[in-house]
Amino acid sequence: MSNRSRILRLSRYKNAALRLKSLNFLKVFSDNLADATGVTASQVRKDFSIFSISGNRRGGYQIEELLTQLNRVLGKDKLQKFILVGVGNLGRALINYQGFAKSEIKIVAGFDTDPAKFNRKADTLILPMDELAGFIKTNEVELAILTVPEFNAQEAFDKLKAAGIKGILNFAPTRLKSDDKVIVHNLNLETEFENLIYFVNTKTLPSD
Amino acid sequence: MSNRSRILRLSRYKNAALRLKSLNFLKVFSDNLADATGVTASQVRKDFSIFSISGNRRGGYQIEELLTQLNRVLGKDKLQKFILVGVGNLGRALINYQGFAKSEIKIVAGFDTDPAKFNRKADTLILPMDELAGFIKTNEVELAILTVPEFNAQEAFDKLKAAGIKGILNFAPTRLKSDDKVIVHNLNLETEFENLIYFVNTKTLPSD
DNA sequence: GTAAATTTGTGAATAAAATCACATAATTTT
DNA sequence: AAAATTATGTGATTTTATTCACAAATTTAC
Repeated sequence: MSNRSRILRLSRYKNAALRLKSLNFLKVFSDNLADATGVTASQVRKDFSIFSISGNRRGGYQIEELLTQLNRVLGKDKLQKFILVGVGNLGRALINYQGFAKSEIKIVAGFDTDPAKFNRKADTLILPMDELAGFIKTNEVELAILTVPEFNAQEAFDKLKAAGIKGILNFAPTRLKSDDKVIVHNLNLETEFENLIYFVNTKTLPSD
Repeated sequence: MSNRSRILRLSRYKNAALRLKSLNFLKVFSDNLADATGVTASQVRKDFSIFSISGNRRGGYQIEELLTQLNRVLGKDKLQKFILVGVGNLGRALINYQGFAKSEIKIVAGFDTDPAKFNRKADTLILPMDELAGFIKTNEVELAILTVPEFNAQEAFDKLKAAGIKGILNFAPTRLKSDDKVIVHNLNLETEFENLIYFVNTKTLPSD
C-alpha cells in the first residue's frame, strides 16, 4: 500500500522531526508529530507501521534514527537531480529557490527555447532545448520540472519522455497523464487558489 | 460533505470544460470529463450530484451552463483579490504569473520588509509591512499568499490574521494551522518534490 | 525487584470515498 | 409513435483510509 497522501504525511513528519532536531531534541513521540502535522497520533503510528518504521515502546522515536528511516523511504538518502524546462517567472523562481538548500534536491540545469535566456556561465546552466536529450543522458537525470505555458506543455512533455525522464513535476496548467514510463505529478496553481477560495467562501474547514 | 479532493476535482472539471469550450464544443459528457481529468465517469457524476450540478439524461452537460454551475460552487463568479506577503523569487513569480490572466484571481499588492523592494508605481504595488493592515481594510481583501522564508512565516501569519484575512495560501516551508478565523492551505514545494521522488524511486503509480 | 505508568504497534471496528449497476429520462431511428 | 439507444443520477456495494482500543514492551517510581 502506498497512496499519495500517506507519502505526503511522511514528508511532513520528516520536516517536523527536523525542526525538533534543530532544537536539540533527541526523541519524539507520535503525539508530538501528530500535533506538529495536524493528524492523530494513531495515524502517525499506522503510517510508520506500514513502512516498517519502528520506535521504542514507552521511549518514542529516536529522532536521528527516525530521520534515517524516513529519508530511506522518501528516497532522500541520495542526491536527486532535476532539470527544469521553461525558464519563465516561475521557472526562474524555482531555480533560485533557497528552500531546497538543506535538502537533497538540486536543479542542475534549465532549458528554454528563447536564446535570450541561455546562460552557460551561471551557477545553474540555462541551455537550448536542442541539448535537452544529450544533457539528460550525459548527466543521468531522471526527474524534471515543467514550467512552460499551457500551449507548450504537451510538446515539452513528449521531449522529456523521449529523452528518458522518469518523473515530472508539472506546473503548466494542463493535466498530463502518468504512464508506465513517466510518472507525472500535476501542480496547478490556479486550482490551489480556487480550493482556498471555496473554503473561505463557504466557511467550512478543509478536512485534509 | 465537502472535502478538499472533491473540490480540487471540480476545479479540474472546470478547466477541462473551459478547454472544450475554446474548441467550440457545446456539450460534454461525464465520460469526456473523466478522460480529461483522469477519474472515472461515475466519479464525475457523483461529484456533480453532491453539489446539485445537473445535466440532461442522454444529452450530457451544456458546457456554458456547466461552467456557470461550477463557477458558482467554486466562488469564481466574482473577482477574488489577494495580497502577497514576501516579495522574494517565488513571490515575484506569482505576481507576474500569466496563468491567472483569464481567471477571476488577482494579486492586488505585495508586501515586504525590504525597502529596496517597495514600488508605488508598478502595476502591482509593493508596499511596506506597516501598511498591510490599512491596505487590507481599505481594499476589503480577505485572501493572502504567504511567500516568506520559514523563519518569518509565523510572524507574518499573525499579522495577516490580526488584520482580518480569512484565507491564506502558505508557500513557506512551515505548516500553519487553520482555525475558525483563518483557513490556511499549506503548499510545501519540497514536499511535492519528495512525493514525486518517492513514486519514481519505487516505480509505483500514484493513486490520486 | 515489584508495581505503576506510559507509549508503541497493530488487529478490529468505524468512517469515508469510490465504484457499480440499474432505473429513469431524453433522443434517435425506424 | 413505438422501439432502440444512450446518458444521467443515485441508492447499494465495495474498497480504502482512519480511528479505536488494548496487549506488549519499556521506563520510572517506590
